Amino acid sequence: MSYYFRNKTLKSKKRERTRSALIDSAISEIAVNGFNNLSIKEVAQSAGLANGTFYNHFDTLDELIKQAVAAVAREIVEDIAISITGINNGLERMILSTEKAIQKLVAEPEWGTIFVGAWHNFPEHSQDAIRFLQADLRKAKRQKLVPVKVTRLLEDQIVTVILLGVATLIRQGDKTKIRLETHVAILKLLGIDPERAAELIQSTFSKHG
Amino acid sequence: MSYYFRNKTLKSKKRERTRSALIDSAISEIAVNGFNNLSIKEVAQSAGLANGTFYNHFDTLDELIKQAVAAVAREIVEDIAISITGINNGLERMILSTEKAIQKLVAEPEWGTIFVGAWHNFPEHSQDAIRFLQADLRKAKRQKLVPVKVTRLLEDQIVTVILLGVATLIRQGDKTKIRLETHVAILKLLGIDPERAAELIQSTFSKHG
Amino acid sequence: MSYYFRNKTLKSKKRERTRSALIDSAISEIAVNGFNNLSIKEVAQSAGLANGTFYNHFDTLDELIKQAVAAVAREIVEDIAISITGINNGLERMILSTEKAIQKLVAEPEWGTIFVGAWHNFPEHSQDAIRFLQADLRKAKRQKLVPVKVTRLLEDQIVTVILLGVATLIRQGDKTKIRLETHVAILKLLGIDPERAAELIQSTFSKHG
Amino acid sequence: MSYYFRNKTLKSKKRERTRSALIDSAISEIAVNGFNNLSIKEVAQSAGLANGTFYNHFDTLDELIKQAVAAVAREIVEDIAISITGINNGLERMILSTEKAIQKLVAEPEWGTIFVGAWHNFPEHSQDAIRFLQADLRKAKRQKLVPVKVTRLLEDQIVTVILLGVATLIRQGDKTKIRLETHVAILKLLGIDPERAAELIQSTFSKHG
DNA sequence: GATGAATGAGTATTCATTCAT
DNA sequence: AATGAATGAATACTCATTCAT
Repeated sequence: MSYYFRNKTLKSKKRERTRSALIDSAISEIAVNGFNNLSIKEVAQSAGLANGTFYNHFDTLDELIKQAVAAVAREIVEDIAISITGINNGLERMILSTEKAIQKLVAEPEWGTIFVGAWHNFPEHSQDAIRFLQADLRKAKRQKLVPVKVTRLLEDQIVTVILLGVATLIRQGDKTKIRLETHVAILKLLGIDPERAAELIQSTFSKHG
Repeated sequence: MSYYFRNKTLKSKKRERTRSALIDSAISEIAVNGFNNLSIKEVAQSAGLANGTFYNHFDTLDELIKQAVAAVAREIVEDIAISITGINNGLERMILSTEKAIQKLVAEPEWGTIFVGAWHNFPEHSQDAIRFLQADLRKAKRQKLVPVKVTRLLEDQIVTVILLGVATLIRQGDKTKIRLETHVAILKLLGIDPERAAELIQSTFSKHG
Repeated sequence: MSYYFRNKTLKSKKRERTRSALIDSAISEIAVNGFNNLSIKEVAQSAGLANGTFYNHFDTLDELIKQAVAAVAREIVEDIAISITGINNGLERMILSTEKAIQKLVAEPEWGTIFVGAWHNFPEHSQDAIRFLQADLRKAKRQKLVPVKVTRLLEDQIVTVILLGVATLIRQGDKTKIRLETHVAILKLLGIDPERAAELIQSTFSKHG
Repeated sequence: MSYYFRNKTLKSKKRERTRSALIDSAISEIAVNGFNNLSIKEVAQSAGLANGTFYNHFDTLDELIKQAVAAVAREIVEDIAISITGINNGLERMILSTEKAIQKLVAEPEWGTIFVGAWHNFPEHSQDAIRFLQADLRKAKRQKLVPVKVTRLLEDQIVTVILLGVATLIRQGDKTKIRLETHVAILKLLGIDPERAAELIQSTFSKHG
């Protein structure tokens, strides 16, 4: 069970700490039992709280789930923003952000699980999380690095490929091969030749870390 | 509400007809309310049966769902088999089967919805449905039509791209553009150049469509 | 605890018998604890049923209460109708119906309690029960037996005086004095002289009692 | 929402002011939602206080209700006492007190609603309020102005008739006709001829305002 | 086989009450 | 005194499951 948000608010007021405990707990429970076998009592208890306490902070489970997903997304986006600061090449930005997101979601598998699930079960909650992808794609397009037309469907194809990679990495353990295959798949979808894609990924990683 | 399986068993014994009614009903209810807001009473009632009757045919809801998904898969696979009989080219077979599957799932959106959902919620129920894809992919590989290595992850990437296409077509209405974009994406994932991919799809459809 | 409705439906189908048990039980529980300290579990248990059974018959407690009040009213009105058949004098009819109603409500004090309570807590549920009073009042008026104008407020005054009588008789035990005082009060409200009222009541009871 | 008691204690100590705020708030909430859909948190919040504050002043909701009813009764009784000072005729005193009480309860409908409700739901809380009626009735009896015997039941009949009048006036708006009809009903119950009653009421009002 | 009434465990929700601040 | 977060018992409601007809 991850104590990420609890630790982040150790110095805050009690109200905020309890709220974080509920979010941590929701993430863990969802990761274990899925979105639909979740109960308020369970979430509260696994956070070390009475069931009634839940209602001091959220009105419904969906509200909590939504805020949990949003909190995770915010953390990841923040991290990504830092990792691509100063890089100008759109494709490199996209490769590095994707890599960062995958790393985060696999390193905290509970985050990965909830994030993948949210995409399929509550698409409306996770739209925010793809904005950074869209931005870098447009930049790459303007820089003439993307030979194909970028449609909404293509963006969604890329996201599902990323999430499939995350799910696979969580299930099978972190394997470089799968990470690379995911990056290559994204570039293939963008119309880049597989071999060129592999080189691009290598060079990006050796340049930026 | 689709009466597909009910109609298919009109001449069968009562037991079989009741079973079909429950499967049709489950598919409809799932398409409307999702996999998780489903109740036995609801399924039975919408099939025109008493709740107790359910237990004469299935032990649990999951059992019914599994069999419903399997029944849908069986129908589609049957249809696909017919549509590619006599075709030898592995890629053409794959394009045509994919097209056939998409057509079916979009024409009966309830089937599409349940199928897409099953893939994410009950992965174990839908593995059967990708065997035909694997067979044709191997054939195409042997025929040297696929430049990249075919891994399990690649197969899954293709499936998610297909299901994303189906979901999009159901949501936005059937649009040729989205169907084509899905076929192109699959071929891109197989390492085929986008322009070459578009030609291949065109020629396949004009030959066999 | 009264088994009135249960006994009345001993020969009916199970569904009907269970419904009657819930109504009997509701009446008893309300008589003991009032309208507001009533719980579904309590009603069901005191009827010898599981809480879930309640929902096979009623949607809400209010629905059950309403139907219980209506059932009681129906029984009483039926009884009253029999007891005044063939009597033509409006005032005599009114005196006898009132007497009958009081007798019933006091003989089954649970009915009395729920009826008095319903008048104050759910006025909309008990309007039916005063129609017979209105009819006889109008008849008496046409027969020139009522010197004052009959308004809606006057009717309500009469009802509250009757219900006060019932409540008092239940609390203090059945006493002829209180019954007479109630009848006299009604006639006084109708503008009849107290002494004349007492005679009228006596003669009515000796004629038809 | 009435600020009656809050305003009355503006100059008092904080403890007293908070207490008044809770009483005002209870009266308003009861008038709106009835006696039974009342919660401590609701009362406290509508008084602009935290729920915990309630317990610094009252032990239970019933305690607060009782004191609220008593406070209202006290105000009214005080007013009545002033309005009949110096009048000797028992019947006139009774008519004027009744009139005063009705005026007050209708002018502050929240008071009227709570008062009528208290009579039926908490009879023990409102007994104080009828002492003034009893006193004047005895005086009138001694003065040979009341032809009938005055029993406890008769007193209760008078009270219910008054409260019915108040409830009707609140519901339908203040109408002279209903006020008069209520006074006449009381005098009829006391054995006074309806026409004589009407005159008596007129003369009392013209004499004493 | 089909029916549908009854069951009771499980879950959401409310709310009086406590208590640390 | 006042605050308001936390508590947990009480209650409403749902629903898979059983079983007599």
